[in-house]
Amino acid sequence: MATMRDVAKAAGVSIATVSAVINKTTKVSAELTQRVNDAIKEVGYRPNGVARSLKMGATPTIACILPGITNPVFAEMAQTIESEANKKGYAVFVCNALEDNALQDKYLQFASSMRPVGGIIIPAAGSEIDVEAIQREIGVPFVVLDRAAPDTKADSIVVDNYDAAFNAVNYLISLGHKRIGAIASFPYSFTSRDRIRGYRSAMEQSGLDTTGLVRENCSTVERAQSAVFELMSSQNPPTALFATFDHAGLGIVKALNRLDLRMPDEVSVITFDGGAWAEAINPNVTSVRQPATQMGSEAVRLLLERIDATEPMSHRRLMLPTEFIVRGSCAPLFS
Amino acid sequence: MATMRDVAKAAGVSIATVSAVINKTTKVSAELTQRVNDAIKEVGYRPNGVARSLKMGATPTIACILPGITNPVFAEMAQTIESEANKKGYAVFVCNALEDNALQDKYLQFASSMRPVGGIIIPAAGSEIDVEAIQREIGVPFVVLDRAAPDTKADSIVVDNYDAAFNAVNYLISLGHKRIGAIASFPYSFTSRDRIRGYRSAMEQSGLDTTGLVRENCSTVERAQSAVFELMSSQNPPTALFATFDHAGLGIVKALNRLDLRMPDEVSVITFDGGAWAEAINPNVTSVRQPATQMGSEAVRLLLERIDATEPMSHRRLMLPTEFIVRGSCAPLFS
DNA sequence: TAAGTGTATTGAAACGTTTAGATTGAATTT
DNA sequence: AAATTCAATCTAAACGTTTCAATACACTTA
Repeated sequence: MATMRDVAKAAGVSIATVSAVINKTTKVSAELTQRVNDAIKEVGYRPNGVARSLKMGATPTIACILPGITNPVFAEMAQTIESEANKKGYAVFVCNALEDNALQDKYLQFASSMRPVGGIIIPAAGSEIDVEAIQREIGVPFVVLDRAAPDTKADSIVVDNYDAAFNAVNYLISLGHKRIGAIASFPYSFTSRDRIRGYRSAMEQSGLDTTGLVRENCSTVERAQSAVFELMSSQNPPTALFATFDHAGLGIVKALNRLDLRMPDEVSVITFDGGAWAEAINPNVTSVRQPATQMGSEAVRLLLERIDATEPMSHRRLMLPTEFIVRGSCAPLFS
Repeated sequence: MATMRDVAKAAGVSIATVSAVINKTTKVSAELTQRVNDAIKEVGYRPNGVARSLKMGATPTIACILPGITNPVFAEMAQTIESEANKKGYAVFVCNALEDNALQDKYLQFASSMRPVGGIIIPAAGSEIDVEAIQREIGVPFVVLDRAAPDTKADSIVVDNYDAAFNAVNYLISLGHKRIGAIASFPYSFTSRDRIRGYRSAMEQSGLDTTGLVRENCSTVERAQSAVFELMSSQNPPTALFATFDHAGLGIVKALNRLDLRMPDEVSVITFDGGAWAEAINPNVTSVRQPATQMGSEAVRLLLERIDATEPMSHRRLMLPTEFIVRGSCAPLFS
């Protein structure tokens, strides 16, 4: 593959002049510029970003490590991070850790070895999240997005999951529901944990029992679905269901369909997220909407601010508001 | 940041020995191995992949350039590519070109400059797809996925879009429908083009008129939705709708909901793809399912085969079968 | 004991850039 | 005409690895 050396030879100039023409760093006469540009075409030169990065000590890239892109919230975040970073002249390296901590570590190492300017990470929920370990691995500024412990020792962006869940469940309670089931994903993820905490607080505060009503580890639509089958076939089935994330909501809807239970008449439903499907089905599903786009763009903003900062700055935590969208999937309980 | 030189100094050995310990390329005595490993910890050494890539002439990475990840089919492909490549020891660099050709070119250049071993690209549909230009930019073996011209001068993986659409529309015709609307996205994408061609063939073959019934450029749910509003409020509205991709199907469903038109009684619907929502709504939507996972893994396979090939091999084209899943969204037309 | 064999370790030259500082030579000043 | 200035160009030294070829050293073997 052609190098600057080849271009220089073909143009009859020095390697430094070629570099100057390509990067427009110093003035080069019109004639040499012409000759260099011709030579570039002639030899089919394509810059070697690897060499450039080595010399410069960094790659103009942001590493983005996330646990999956089938969750529409993560997909939206990734998409936003991508386009925001681009506006600022950075490429984005998306690594999909598939909720697997080992894979996440591998990616962390690999990403870090490519010397990006910074990272944005939505931690995998396979085990306890260790921000210090991440810091050690990645070695550059980074932002923890969405799944961040309250005392995260890094910039972080979250929503108030506890509060959002608390309010959503209270809404169901205010409609008269007493048996409310909850479908959640990984107990190690801070988001899931907080949402379940919010659910429990709301229930306990109203003196309602939750035994047997919480199903964790329902990380796929199928698992959520079978959890609903179990829940609804118990001797005292819930009259309302609360999904702590998108796939759980989808699982609930599909399960109720299969069980021929009508929503909201027979079962009321609230879901976190609620991607496209929540607005497609009839009735639309009442949801807790997360500001995924805003979270993504704020992540980029915080990261770049820190990278550009001349003096040390303390860790910042942004807690963005969720939106509770009442649609048609909840009905008052007469009993 | 600590380098091998620092490690070598701390361990009292040469740089070559450090490299040997790290890469296990040659035998190093137990004692030195120990000293080197201690030194690595001591100085906090993290390998510089950039330097390594420069020396090795390539980065153990596959560049994956696609037009978006909100389309569930693309998301699934990306996810599969990621995990398959990983199994083979490659990282994946996902670049989201957002259906923008200029951005795609930028990514192509950037990706290529990072010297990946190969690329997998789902071309943006913003304008005519030029595989030769892609080849020139990227300079390494690559596979064109999904949106590939019949005579693509590269390995390519597609489904028979024409045939799938033809059959789907014929199914509607066989149910007695005569006014069938089609909602499509970018006219420049080969997939959309072929699906519309299939639709037109089926219609023409049965002597049915298509004037005013085809809506292209409905690339978002919203646009698809308003196309349906227009279509259904025309003086002679269709009795069936055919969506050539996921978002169009979603737009149709939402629009019909809003218009209070019942599916399938008042309007029959078939959609390509049909992500989660198609199985969530009642009735489930009859769909043309693409083998996205298989397409992703085959893409990786073809790419790696070509990379590992010792002698030149001609371009291969895989055409994978689609699946026509009859669900409840189509009804016979009595009139 | 001298020569030969084999293994563990090292020195140094790349890989393809960027860039500080040196060099050149023409234009301007004295 | 010599000295000065200035812009355009070039030389060469990094950046942090990998790896070939060279070295050193301890064993065998004749």
